[in-house]
Amino acid sequence: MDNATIAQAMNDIALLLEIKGENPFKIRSYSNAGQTIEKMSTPIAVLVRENRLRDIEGIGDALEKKITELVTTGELEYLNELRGQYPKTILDLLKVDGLGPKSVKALYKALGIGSLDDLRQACEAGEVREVQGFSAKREQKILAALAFLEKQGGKFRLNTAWVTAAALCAYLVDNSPATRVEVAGSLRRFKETVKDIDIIAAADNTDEVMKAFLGWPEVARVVSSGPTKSAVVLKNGIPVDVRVVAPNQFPYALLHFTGSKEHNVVLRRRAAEQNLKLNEYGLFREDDTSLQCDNETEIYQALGLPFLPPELREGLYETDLCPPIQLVTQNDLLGMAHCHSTWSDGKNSIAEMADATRELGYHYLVITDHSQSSVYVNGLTPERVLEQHAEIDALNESADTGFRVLKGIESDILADGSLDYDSDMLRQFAFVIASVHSNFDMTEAEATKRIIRAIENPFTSAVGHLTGRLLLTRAGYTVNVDKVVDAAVANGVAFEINANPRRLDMDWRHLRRAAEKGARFVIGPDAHRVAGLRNMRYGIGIARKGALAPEHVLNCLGVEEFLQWRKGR
DNA sequence: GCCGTTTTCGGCCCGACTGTTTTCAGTCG
Repeated sequence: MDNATIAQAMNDIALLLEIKGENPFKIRSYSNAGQTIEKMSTPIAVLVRENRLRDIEGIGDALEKKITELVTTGELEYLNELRGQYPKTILDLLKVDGLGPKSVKALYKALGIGSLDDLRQACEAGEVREVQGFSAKREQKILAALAFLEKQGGKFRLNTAWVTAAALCAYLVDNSPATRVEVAGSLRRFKETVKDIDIIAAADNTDEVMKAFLGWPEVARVVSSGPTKSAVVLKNGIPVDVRVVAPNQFPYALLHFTGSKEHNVVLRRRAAEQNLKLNEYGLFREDDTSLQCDNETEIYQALGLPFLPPELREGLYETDLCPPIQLVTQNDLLGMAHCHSTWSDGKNSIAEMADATRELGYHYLVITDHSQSSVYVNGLTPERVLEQHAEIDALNESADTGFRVLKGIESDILADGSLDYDSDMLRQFAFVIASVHSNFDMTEAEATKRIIRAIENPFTSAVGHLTGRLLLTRAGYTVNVDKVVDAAVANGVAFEINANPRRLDMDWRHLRRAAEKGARFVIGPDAHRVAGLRNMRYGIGIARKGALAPEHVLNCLGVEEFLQWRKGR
């Protein structure tokens, strides 16, 4: 039994106990255990075998017994019993924004609502408003939240899909005669969410590749299977298509299945203008003889076009970017921005974050813990800021490698648009990321005004996660992006591209236009632990998708220029 | 349910907003 399954069981127990109305601290114990196990690299099954479960912080007597039972028997009586008390789908209701465990319980008791469908029908019938604690207004809010959920339904975050796709590619390389295996589709284009994974493989013996794919242990259900194309749904719910082609067809298949549809239309039209025909098998002359290209670049060349990186193939830039810009790459990034430490709600010390950042090849780290208003995440009081600065000074003095830790802060933007410290305090930071973390319920005009006021604060360096969205979960507030960008350009304030795969905010769709207006960006992993530093790859992907070059991205600057840029404020 | 420990039980990140149960529970971050 893998860690994900065990973690899921712990998390389900926590949620069911919440609906039951159990002791909140007991609930937290289960939920903490779930989160810990989810992130562990050591298989829990091994720890069970070696009798070492208790070594894990947060696992005591009771959890040790339950996890052992789950791992050894494959079942957990306690969980089964909890599940038996409610409909199978009741936990889905907790995904509805604004519905917590108490509301779910009330709706279940009063109306027997146990699924999203039940909930929608009851709202539409006007039954929900009659339940104690609900109202017509709240009913409308629930319907809106349901609509949002439905729209996002069946989609997966970029990181989930990438990790899964990488595992599958590695498996096929190791266990089939495929000579090339690559990710295609919207995942290759770095869309922030995807509905499936597309994989293209090249092999002379396609049957063997298909056999290997269908035999992958992560496959839950085969939807369709044939000699060149098979579709499955994985145990984690993600649908996967694999296509296998002859090696000489590979670049065409990769291009075709990377898409987007709009991009392919542009390419095929271009081919037609030259009396050529482009499809997933090749580029053909009128007499059906084919032009052989060995890679995508050669196909673009044959069409008289510059190579367009996959991230840009959305039907937006096909004619605009000529000559093509040099997109930002991982190698261009010198600074790690927007990181938390144990001073607020991070899990690693500043020194640990710094070591990890340096090992990843960066030259400096901007520590931006939470500000004082964010009490729930241990935000820094002015006194603690000074203590933290002393620690950073000491770290920088003891470091002999030239690596630097910079004193930043993620300051809350308060409801009126002011920042969370006075000027004397703000002056002491090398970088101030101003973010909204409260009062999300704003009209567009209010949100825009609030953020512009923060931008006009002379100590603001960048606006953090512009819309506050959580992908697949929460839409975030609406902002007039044009007005905010204009204000930021006028005041020399940058925008964060939050690289946390749950956010990827600001949205890539706005980046190019903002850059053309003169906006600058900082890619921030929003890391709360060392592992979170790896989020940078998603932020870089999004920056590329927004057609940004290194000159648009502040943390491509060396440390002195980075500091200088801020002083120019 | 876990932890630390004064080895038996109290503490466990806190505050703001929302809507309406008009005094606070529920939700969110």
